[in-house]
Amino acid sequence: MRKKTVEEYIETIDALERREGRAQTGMIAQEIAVRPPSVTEMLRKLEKGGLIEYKSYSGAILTPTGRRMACDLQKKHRIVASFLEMLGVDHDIAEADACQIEHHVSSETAERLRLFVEYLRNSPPGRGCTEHFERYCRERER
Amino acid sequence: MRKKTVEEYIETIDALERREGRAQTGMIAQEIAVRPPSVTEMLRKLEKGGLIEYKSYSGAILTPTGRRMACDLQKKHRIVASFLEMLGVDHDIAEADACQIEHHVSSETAERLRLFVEYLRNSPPGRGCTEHFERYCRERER
DNA sequence: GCATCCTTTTAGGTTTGCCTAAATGATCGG
DNA sequence: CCGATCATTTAGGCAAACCTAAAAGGATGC
Repeated sequence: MRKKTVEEYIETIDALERREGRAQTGMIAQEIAVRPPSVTEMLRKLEKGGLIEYKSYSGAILTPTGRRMACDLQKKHRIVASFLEMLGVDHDIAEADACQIEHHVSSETAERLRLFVEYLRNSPPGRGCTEHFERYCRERER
Repeated sequence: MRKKTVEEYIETIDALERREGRAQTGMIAQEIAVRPPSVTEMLRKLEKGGLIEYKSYSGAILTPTGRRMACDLQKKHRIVASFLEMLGVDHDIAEADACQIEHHVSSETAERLRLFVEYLRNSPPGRGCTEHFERYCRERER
C-alpha cells in the first residue's frame, strides 16, 4: 500500500484513543497495516513535531496541537463525505474519496462546502436543489 | 517541495507537448521544479509503465495510455475547479485545491460532480441553486 | 522473585524520488 | 569537419518510510 502520512497516523491515534482509550504501537500498526517498528519510528517523529507525547513502551497521546489536527481532518472528512452522498455518489465510494480528499482540501474550501451542505439540508423537502438535480439526472438519461 | 507523482509528470509532459510541441528533459525539470537527472530517471520508469515513449536524448512522447491519463486528470481538474468556483471559493484557492483533488477523486465521483456542475449551469438565471445559496450565505451572516 | 510470554524497540536493509558532480551526446558556427 | 557550448545522462549519495530478525522491556502466573 501507499506510504502513510503524518496526518494518517494522527487520525489513527485519535480514533484509537476514542475507541480503545489508548493508542499503543501495536494497535496503530494493525490499524494502518504497517509493522510495529515503522510505527515506533514515526511516533518519534510525531513527538518531535509536537503532535503527540510519547515515551518508549507507553503508547502515544495527542497533544492539543495533535488533537486539533485530528478534529480538523475529521470535520473535513464529514463535510466532503456528506456532500458526495447528497450528490448521489455511492456510500462506499463517497467514504473512500473523502478519506483522500480530506488531506487535500484547504480550510477555505472546506468551510464553503460546509455552508453549502448546510444550505442543501435546510432547503424545503421536495423543493431543494438536490431533488431538482435528481430529476435533472433522470431526465438526462433518456 | 513534495515528491512528484507519476501523474504529475504525465500532466506536465502533456502540457509541454501541447504548448511547446515537445517535452524534453530540461523543460520538464523546470516545469516541476526538479533537477534534470531526476527527470531522466522518472522518464525511464514512465516508459516501463507504458505511459510514454522515451529514447535517450530525445524527450518524451505520451503513448495513448499516457494521453488518456492526462486527459482524465485534466477533466477532473476542470470539473473540481469549476464546481469550487461556482460555490464561491476564491479562484486561486479553487485552482490550488483542484490540483490536489484531481489526483484523489474517483471517476464515479467526478462524473457525478460533472453532472452537478452541468445542472447548476443550466438552471435559469436568478432561479438557480447557486443564487439561492449566495442569498443563504448573505442572510446567515447577520 | 523469577521465568515466561507478549509487546516494543534496536539494528540493519530495501526502495523511491531527489540531489550534485562528472562524463557524454548533440548541435551549430566557422 | 571540428571544436565549443549546451543539454542530457551516468555515477554515487541522501532521506524517508517501510521491512525482517534479533534484543530488550514489562506484565503475569506460580
